[in-house]
Amino acid sequence: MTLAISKSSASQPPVILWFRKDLRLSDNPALQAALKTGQPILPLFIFDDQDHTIKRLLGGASRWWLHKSLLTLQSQLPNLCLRRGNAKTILLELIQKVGATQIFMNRRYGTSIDPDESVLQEFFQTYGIICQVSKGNLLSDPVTMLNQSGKPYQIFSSYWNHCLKILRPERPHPSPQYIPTIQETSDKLEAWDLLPVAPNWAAGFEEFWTPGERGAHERLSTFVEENLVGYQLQRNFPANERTSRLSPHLHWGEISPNQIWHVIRAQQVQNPASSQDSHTFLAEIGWREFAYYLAYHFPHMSDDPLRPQFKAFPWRYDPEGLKAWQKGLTGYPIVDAGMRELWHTGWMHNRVRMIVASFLVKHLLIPWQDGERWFWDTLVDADLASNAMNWQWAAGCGVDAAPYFRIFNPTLQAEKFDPEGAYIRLWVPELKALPNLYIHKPWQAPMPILEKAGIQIGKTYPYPIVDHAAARARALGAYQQMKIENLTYLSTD
DNA sequence: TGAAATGTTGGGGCG
DNA sequence: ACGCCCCAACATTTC
Repeated sequence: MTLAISKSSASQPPVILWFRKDLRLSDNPALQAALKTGQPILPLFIFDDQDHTIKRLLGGASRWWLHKSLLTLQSQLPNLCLRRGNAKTILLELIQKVGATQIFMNRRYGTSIDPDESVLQEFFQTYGIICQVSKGNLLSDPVTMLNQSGKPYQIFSSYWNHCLKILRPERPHPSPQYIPTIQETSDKLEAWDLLPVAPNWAAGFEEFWTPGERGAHERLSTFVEENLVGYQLQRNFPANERTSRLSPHLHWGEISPNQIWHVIRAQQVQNPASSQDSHTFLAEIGWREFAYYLAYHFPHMSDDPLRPQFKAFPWRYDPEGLKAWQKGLTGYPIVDAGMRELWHTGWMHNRVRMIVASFLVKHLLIPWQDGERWFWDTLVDADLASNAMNWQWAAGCGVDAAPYFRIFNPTLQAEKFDPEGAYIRLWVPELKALPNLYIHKPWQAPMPILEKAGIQIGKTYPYPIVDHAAARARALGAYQQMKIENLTYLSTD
């Protein structure tokens, strides 16, 4: 039987299925389209870490995830061909070698690592090769979604309300029963050196993550069964671990937003009590859509502030402050806990991301781009569009962003969202023995209490690197200065 | 998806 | 009993 298939396959030219940010077999429109040809498929993944004209090389944590995810995809598709180098060159070489007639892929909007699809389509057309581009990684189409004056939406709520009104996501495709593939020489995954060595900072990642399609769906089921009811409220408490943690799976397309949409919608019908929670959760999927939408309409979002006034913002150059923030040694327990969770797990709870981001840009006045780059390198869910949008949100220079004068008080935020200090004690164990009253502000603890808890401020745990009130005043001053410079610029222009 | 400063109000202590 | 003041508690404004 298998022999018969391979024989009949051999008589037909193959097509190439190019996996990129869609490392899944279910609900994969490019795969469906490739199957429809009836021709054998060469499944391909290209790792391009040489091309310096592309936007951004993969960060460290992303490389770890990619390695693990490709391993699982390879176990599903043993003929998955791995190649390293320039995408166009490799595709062209393979087309000529195996006599492929078409290339299938899913569109990736926004700032991307691979070359733009339309460029590829034009390029391969000159060789008589059809590039079929399917829509599979977003629910909405950034190109056509415009507001009433024909411009891109700049406010999330109006954008998402419009999406909710017009979106009718199709029922997701199940995994195909059988995929006729052909074998082609493949790199050894290990040869790509995607995993860190000396130091192996990803040593702890495995206990938190199961990259791959199956892991993604298990995560979704667990979330829906255990954490969807009460999500709206509970998601804010980092110690509760009640967020979905789907972000890295979504980033690599191990699960599609379409699949998530349908599971959550079904839940909404089945369990009306969770309706508001479902709505809130889907809005998070909406933020991801919005990020890609903005990245499409504002391609410089990852580098430049969306509000041009912020080009005049007096950021500080402070490598030591940046280092203290990166290492989780700022002296503010909630900030340090978040930064250490990030380092140990490749992920950080969303509420805490907002707090640490606010701290970097407002308390330290360090450019948001520095924070964005650190997240890019250390997050397993590092996503250029989401990362840039959210950092601009935190810095106050994005569209629909928090106004600059909204400055999180890290102590108050911690008291509000980690009242028992459980999150702090997990990630900043040197403060473990402090009573709740001081767990978020150890510098205020009386000496006997510190001694009893075995803490020496300045030795076993740092003094706050900035005083909150002073830092707040300084940030507001910087904002004023920016406004003045913009006025001056305008008047002399 | 703020926090701090400032304003207002009303209950209760107290001379 | 009355007016005065204090200050939570809440509301509004400002950053």
